[in-house]
Amino acid sequence: MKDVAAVAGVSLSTVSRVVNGSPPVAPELAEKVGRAVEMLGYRHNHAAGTLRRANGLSHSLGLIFDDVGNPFFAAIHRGVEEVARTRGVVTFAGSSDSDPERERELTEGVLARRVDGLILVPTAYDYTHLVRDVAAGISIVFIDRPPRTIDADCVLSDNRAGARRAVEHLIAHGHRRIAYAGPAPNGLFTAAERFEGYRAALAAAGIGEEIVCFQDPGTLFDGDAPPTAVFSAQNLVTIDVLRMLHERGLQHRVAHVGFDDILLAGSVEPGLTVVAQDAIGLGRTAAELLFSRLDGYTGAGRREVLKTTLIERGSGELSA
Amino acid sequence: MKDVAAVAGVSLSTVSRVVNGSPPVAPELAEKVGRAVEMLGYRHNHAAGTLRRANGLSHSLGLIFDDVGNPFFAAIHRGVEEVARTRGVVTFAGSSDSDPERERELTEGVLARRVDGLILVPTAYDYTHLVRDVAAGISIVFIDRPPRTIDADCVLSDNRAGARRAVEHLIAHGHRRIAYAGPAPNGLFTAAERFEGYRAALAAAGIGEEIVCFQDPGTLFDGDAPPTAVFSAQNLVTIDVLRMLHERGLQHRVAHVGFDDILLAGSVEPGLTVVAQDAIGLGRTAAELLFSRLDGYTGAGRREVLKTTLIERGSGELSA
DNA sequence: CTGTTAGCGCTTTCAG
DNA sequence: CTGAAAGCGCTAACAG
Repeated sequence: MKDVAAVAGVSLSTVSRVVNGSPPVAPELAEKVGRAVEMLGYRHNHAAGTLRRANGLSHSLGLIFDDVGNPFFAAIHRGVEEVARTRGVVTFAGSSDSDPERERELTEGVLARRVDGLILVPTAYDYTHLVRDVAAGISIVFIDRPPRTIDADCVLSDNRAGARRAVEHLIAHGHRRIAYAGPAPNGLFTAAERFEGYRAALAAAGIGEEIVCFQDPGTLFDGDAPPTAVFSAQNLVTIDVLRMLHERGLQHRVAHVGFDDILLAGSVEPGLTVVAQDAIGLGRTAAELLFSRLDGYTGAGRREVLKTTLIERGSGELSA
Repeated sequence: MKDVAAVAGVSLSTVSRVVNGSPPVAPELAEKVGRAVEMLGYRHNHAAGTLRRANGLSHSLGLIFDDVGNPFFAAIHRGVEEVARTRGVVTFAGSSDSDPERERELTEGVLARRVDGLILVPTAYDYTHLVRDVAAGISIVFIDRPPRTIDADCVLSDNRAGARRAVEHLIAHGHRRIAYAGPAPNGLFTAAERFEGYRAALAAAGIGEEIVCFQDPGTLFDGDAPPTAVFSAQNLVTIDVLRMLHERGLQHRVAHVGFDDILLAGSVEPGLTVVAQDAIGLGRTAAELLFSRLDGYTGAGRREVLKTTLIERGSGELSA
């Protein structure tokens, strides 16, 4: 930058002003600077500016997911980027692999790079270590799962209502023996919510019998009073159920609704009915919450809950 | 950091040494510093260090994809992260949306944040603007598509061999009327390569008739001598073909092999035979190439080509 | 509208 | 082994 100033025959401040587009600068000088920049191949060091700038903003965000390679989180990433892009903000992204220690390393890593905010899919229980960062002005929003031990913004899917809707759909098609296949509802927020939705739908319909399977869904059909419908509460479980149904030739006899949409869900036979989450919307909303804090909002943690959508494709409309 | 030094009763240099784990420091002092850090909630500013550090490394990388939300790129991201993680390097990621201008904005954005290297899925034709950055010491590796107008490392899938293998597989099952469904082979590197693989397989088998469809695959079966097998050269096209085959009830009569694996490919009926790319491996290899430059390699651009794998699931083994 | 100057938080010689 | 001092590239008063 010193060199640019020398070549253009102006001062550092002028170069800085031109580079940052600060208004009061004579067009002729601006152009001289521009030529010098071009000639020298000057690359602005935004990081150095952050050090000195009044507000200290780095115009970067840190995203911590379970796994950046998982399509669901990738879609969230995309949503965040869409709004970050409009503000010239770039995003770090990393995977905690559901390991609290790894999650902490990662957050400290991006915090050390002075991100302006953090969007995080929580894996750990304890986030008290972040309160000092919040106090120091960095914004945090939790996504997919609510925060624990810290007051912060968060954005969730309506897991319970979505699961309930799925099961009600099955009931509306005459089913009474409806199985839940999915992760055990201990620990993981989304699993617990979806299981509650399942139970609530049954209870509201006066169905006393819960058929739950937290393990291999194949066992569901080993007994002598098998279910006539299955609600699978999670992506990978849905795939397992689907494969199992096909292997046993039950795909046209046993109704099935899955939580979360999947590519190809419309190409299986029958088409797979799902309750879809708006992953991109989750990301967008999280980014908006975060930027509203950067823009000055300082109130208590807000909670946004996004609706899910039932997509009928055939498997959920099989009657009992 | 000044405060930490004051509280611990040592100099800034000592705090710096402790924080960075530089060897020669007395254990007692180190502990005093540690306590002060804890007490004050001190957060190291790695960005400021980068400014002053001898090698100027930021321990961050920039990844530019077509779309961070696309599962294929997400998997690449994951692969990069796996190796970056072992070195304490974090990753920026952004989407060019196949727009050269947007791609350029993004690369300049991360370059201004002083990343140590760039991994990029090229969208533009001209990368001469990056030669000065390479000269200035930043490492660039291209992925999925080779670089143009610049000498740089790159890592690709063997698109041509993979496509050829797919079509040979179809030929081995007795097919002679084999259609290509996919993007037109102009412009996009991967499309051109896959199309060449298709043609090469036919030529090697002495099959003169090419049946190509760059648009709606439905039209393939409107004529009076329809193909008995289809090779679909790309993810979304594969889904279209699959759906079309099911709609017309042809899924057990027309053989089908797709390029790129898809979740649920094992759950359709018949299972979808695919040629799978190793997306995570692509990412890993790119990161290794990049780090080898950071570690001192200064030779010419290298080209790594990763093999694809044929996964038989039924649809590709239907005979003519 | 432009230049001068101080200093962001850190690492690194160089002396002790 | 530890401290003092210089300065990375930049922005922000402030004075002209």
